[in-house]
Amino acid sequence: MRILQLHCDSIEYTPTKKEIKLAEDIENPQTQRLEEVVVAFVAIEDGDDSSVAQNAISQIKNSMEKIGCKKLLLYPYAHLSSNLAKPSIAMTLLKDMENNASDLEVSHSPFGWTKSYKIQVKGHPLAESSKVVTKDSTDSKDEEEMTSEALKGESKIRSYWKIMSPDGAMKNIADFDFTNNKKLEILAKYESAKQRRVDEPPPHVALMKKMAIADYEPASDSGNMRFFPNGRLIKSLIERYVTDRVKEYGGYEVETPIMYDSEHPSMVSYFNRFPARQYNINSEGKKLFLRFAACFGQFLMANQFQMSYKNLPYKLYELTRYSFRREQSGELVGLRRLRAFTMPDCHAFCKDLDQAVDEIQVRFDLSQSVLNELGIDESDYEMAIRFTEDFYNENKSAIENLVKKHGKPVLVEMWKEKFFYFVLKWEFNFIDNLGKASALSTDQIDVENGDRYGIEFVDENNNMRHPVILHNSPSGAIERIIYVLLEKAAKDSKEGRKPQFPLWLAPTQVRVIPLKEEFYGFCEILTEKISTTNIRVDIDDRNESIGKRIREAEKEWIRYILVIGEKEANSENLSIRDRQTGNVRELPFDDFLKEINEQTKGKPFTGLNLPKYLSKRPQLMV
RNA sequence: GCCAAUGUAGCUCAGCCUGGCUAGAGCAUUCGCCUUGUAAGCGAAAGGUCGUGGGUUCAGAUCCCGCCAUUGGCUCCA
Repeated sequence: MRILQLHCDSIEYTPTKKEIKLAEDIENPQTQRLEEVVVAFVAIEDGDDSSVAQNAISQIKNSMEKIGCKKLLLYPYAHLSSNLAKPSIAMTLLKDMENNASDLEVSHSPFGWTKSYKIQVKGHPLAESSKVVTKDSTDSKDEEEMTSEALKGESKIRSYWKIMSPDGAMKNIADFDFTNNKKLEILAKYESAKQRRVDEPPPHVALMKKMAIADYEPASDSGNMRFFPNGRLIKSLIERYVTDRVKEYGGYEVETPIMYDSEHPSMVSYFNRFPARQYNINSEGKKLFLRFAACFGQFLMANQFQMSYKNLPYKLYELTRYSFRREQSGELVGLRRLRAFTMPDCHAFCKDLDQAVDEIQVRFDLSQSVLNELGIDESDYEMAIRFTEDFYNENKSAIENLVKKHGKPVLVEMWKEKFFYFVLKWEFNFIDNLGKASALSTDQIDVENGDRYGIEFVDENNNMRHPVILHNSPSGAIERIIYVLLEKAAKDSKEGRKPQFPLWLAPTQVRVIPLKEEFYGFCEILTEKISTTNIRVDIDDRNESIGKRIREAEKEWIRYILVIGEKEANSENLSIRDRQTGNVRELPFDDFLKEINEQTKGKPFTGLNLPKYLSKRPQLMV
């Protein structure tokens, strides 16, 4: 017997004509409409008997209980099988099934009729499933539910939402005064009550195009972006910066494959703990999937390490370009939520929970500092922390210390019992202009995967043990950082301030505008000198009015504009138009370079990623 | 994935409701003029499978259906 089971908002069917001689007699073939119903499309196959029918109906009842639906429609549907039973047997078995489900509100659509129908299926993960029930398989496979273990786990888990203040005090969300913590309120409602409201596109989408940073690539899959030269420059600088910081912290950079064999023994158990939301590739009989995180690559590698407790904590790091998650199409938004994204991912293998708890403090500081240097400070994000009740009771002070570092009240989710593989997880959530929350930095304490991946070290007593693993992304996805910078710029703009990038990320830091052609030579020498001190400078040599060239430099958010005419050519000083003030200043050449280098100190540098002369530059966007 | 809105030149958009002339504008591009002092100098030319596939019609950018994409809401975000 084959069953396709759908949890529906509604179904409407109309019997149109008899298809077979044996068809059920119905007096008045009218349109029937049912709401809030589970529809089971059923094909009875050759060899099915009443035990199969009984088994099938008990499975259907089982899953209906899970989704909390009490109404069932049995819908004979021959097209599910090419090995159908005789109509007479089929009708009997269907009747059996209906009788066996009399504790539900059960009905069936007429057998042997051609029917037209209109159906509205619900969107939740358990709404659709298919079953095959045969005589020998008392325990049939419910494919959809197999892959949805994690989702089921999540809906079943009991958790409590609280707010923890920097002094360690916890209050229920309802009792907390959010007057001075509006963004935390948004996050709290967002997470706990799932309440969101927006009705306009996020401003960064227009900006990412206008600033020639990134755009959609129609020839790829949705959520896979193209990055223009300016965008690539910004992204590459952020990537380099995060990597430098993680290495400074003690992470060792590795590189692992982007695709894995889903049937490889080390993959199976991990893989099955997650909903099926990845890109799959079939190649030479292998079922490959594209990685959705760097975890397994690093775990498979660490599995081969000969580690001693003296080596721990040991940290592996990879900047994945890319990680892939095949998010539902309706969930994709600009640079905020993608299907292919660049993720720094640092795992620390710790000898025990105590070491993990110490190490997580260090990584918390790292994450905070990385975001800060990227131009995102504590006022831009809200922290959420989740842990099991047991872990909280045993590690109160460590948890309170994290909250204290954040310096603001924090959203807390406390689980009655562990689910997935971690006992603690914190994250920083950026709240954008439209009240949308997205996670940036995060860290987790993983107590399962050391075992699952067979990662081992030898402890003080010469015993083999599995490490506790921390999963940290100090910045979150790089694309998401760009999204945050653009959203912040949009907010500045809306509130009357000038939007800008941090100077070290600006595609052009200094624009030189020669007044007339006769100053080109002077500008060439000047820019040569400027660029030797690691400053990105270009020359607008187009035949346009001075006003227009200044306007366009302003629209590109270029911080410093140098107009070069008679005066400058014959002077020791430069006339510098500083976008931050809008005023023109006179400054000696060396002081000017020093001012810029001060601001970009300690950050990575790369040269212009476009022709130096604007006349040589194609127009990408307007 | 579900519901809704949107998709017209490289970009931003008008035209669609109420079908009918050669599908328009601004910016960008090219050419010419102008030779510039801190946020848009002037003129001309070129540029279009009207997202895509089907249907209705004498006639479709315009009406109907399917699909794709984007955005919003739902769901989701390991």
